[in-house]
Amino acid sequence: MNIELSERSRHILKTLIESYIRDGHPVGSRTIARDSGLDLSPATVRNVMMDLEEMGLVSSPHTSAGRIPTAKGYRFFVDTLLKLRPLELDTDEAQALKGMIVPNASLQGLISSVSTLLSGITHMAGVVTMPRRDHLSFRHIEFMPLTQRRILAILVFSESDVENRIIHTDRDYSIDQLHEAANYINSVFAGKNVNLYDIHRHLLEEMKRTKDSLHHLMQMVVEVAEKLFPDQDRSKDYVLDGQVNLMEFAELSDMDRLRLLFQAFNQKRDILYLLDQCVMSQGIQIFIGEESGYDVLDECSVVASTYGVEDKVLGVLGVIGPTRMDYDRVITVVDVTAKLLSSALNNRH
Amino acid sequence: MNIELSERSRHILKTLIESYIRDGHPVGSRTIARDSGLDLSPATVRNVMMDLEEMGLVSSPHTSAGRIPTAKGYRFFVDTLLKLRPLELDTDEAQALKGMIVPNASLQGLISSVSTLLSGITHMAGVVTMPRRDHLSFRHIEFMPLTQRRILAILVFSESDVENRIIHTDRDYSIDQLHEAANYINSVFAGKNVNLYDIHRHLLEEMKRTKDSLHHLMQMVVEVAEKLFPDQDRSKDYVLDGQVNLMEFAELSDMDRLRLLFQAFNQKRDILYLLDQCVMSQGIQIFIGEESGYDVLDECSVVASTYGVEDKVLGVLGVIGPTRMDYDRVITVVDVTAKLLSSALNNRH
DNA sequence: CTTAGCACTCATCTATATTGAGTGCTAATA
DNA sequence: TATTAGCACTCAATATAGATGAGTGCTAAG
Repeated sequence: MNIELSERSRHILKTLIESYIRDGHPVGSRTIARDSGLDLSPATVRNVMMDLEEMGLVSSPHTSAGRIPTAKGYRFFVDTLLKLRPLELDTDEAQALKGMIVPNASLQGLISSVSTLLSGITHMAGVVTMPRRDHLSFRHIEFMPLTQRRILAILVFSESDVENRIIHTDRDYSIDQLHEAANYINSVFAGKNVNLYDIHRHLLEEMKRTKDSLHHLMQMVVEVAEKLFPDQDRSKDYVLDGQVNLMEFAELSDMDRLRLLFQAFNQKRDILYLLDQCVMSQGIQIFIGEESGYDVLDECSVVASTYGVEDKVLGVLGVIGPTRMDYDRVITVVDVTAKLLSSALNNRH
Repeated sequence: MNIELSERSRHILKTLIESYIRDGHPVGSRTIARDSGLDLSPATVRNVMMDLEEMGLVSSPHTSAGRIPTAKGYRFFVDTLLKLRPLELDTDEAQALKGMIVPNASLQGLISSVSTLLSGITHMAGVVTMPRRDHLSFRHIEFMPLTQRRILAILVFSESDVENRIIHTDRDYSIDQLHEAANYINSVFAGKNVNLYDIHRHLLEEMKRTKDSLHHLMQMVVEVAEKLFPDQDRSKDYVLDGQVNLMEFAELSDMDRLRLLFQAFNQKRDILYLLDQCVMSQGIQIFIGEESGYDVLDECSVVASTYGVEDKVLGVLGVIGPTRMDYDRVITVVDVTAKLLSSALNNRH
């Protein structure tokens, strides 16, 4: 849907939205006439605002309040009125952000520090999805018997991630057997920049080729790998921080709505699905109000971006706040943070 | 402070508190006269209630409302009016609880499932502290070099807990050296039912004895252990679930208070300190309203109990909710859950 | 010691008036 | 023709007052 607007109308809409984002009150014609710098009378502004309302860009909560932007209005604002300064990673603010990311931690630690960072700096909720496990590059594996038929598998990835998985096997393995299996996997795949999915596929092919089952070792490796790889994917998860911040916003002060939102955060399903959509498309993604398609997010906007290593997208990070947010600033912060996280991951790759 | 009360007064107080817990409205004399089963007139009940108010056990929100219990009132109720049926682990409910604890998971999974269980069943917030690391019994250690001077240490404990720690060393170690060190530690301590603290102490003594530094291996082991043990103790942490539930309570519906409470949950410090107090004393601990000493918990009560293995207390678990909670039920649930978690841990010990 | 009776208090509810910010429309103006 | 001043109108927010009713404290009688 394309919207034709005169230069003046666009300026008035911009003034209105900026004013509303700043103060949170519905904006009246007098205010705009004063602040726009256009030297127009309130009456003229009113006429323009009627047009804007007809187009669905603004609306009034009741007859004698000012106008507030609709989701569509914000969308238009973000798409065409916001001139984003080209991203600079060497500004003071970007450097400050960089300083706040703990560099040497585990992947877990890194992810959650970034989430805290996002929420802290925007005073809204920050969210970072766990990296897609099947895209991390494999580095080392180790098996350790726990009890009968319970084996602890320790997976190390290049991105300084370590994961423990407990698997249940159908028969017993000795320590030596497990060692042998680990050695085999390590020697073939370690440092080759392959991911778990690659390994899994590779092992299956290998087994097909040597299916005379002569190769005892291979058989065991495949058996264990079958248990190990497809299961319990923690990557369908995210780290959220700063829920409390959302309680400070007047527009979300309806306790019932807020409760539903928090419940959605806990259940994770819908939010994950939304964030997953971002993985597809590179760059910043913005969902304003109802655009997200989830009722609980009706009063919220989500600004998200992907992060990753080299060309691979590993996950999504973003900010969730009220539709009335400072998009300009939030977009910049999310963008910079995504770049910083990516480079932090790259450095240790 | 000892409180002397006639049988009748106590009965009236009990009726009042039970009615208030049930309905949430201030309780008037007529209601009590009707419900107590004592065949008294409202006027008489009023007289008694005045006494109770004088003693600080109840109070009225305003002149012409009924009475509500004070923290002191609840305390008296819990201490002397509540006859807790002796705990039975084989009731239907207890068995149902038992079924909801995922038996075969990691310690992490176990802890968080118990926390979810507590919150789900009480419709309040459930909390479980991480076990004290220095009380878990050591089972196995493994080192893995990550980069120069960064070593991944994998600690396995008997309670099916696995922990990864990344440590930074002052000089380089080869894979073989690390293997040797791990082998040494494992051969000396594994399966001996010792905890990290024991090991640390033991190693230091050992080093003193062989301080001629002849023993090259020992020196390295101690060096690494120094980095490994005292640090980054995740046990100063807890898992909380069901914060949202607290939003449903009318008495906590003041958004600002609630926000402060949630902030306290996030910062963890105060809550941890409170829970730590429980570690000292065996059995159920109850903090009612202001008793906790933390402002944010003024409107809340905490019912907690310790859990552990054999005679060792490993941590605390409990429920946080509004002062107006069904203590009878909550106490039972917490008690049973603590026993169940303990026995789940014992079984895999 | 218990209770009936009564005056009193006070939150809650309803109805009503007041205010003021902001609008839409119209007619005059540049 | 586009702009603007003027005006009647709308409606949320606020204040005011009266009515209601649940519940109390006190007193005097049983």
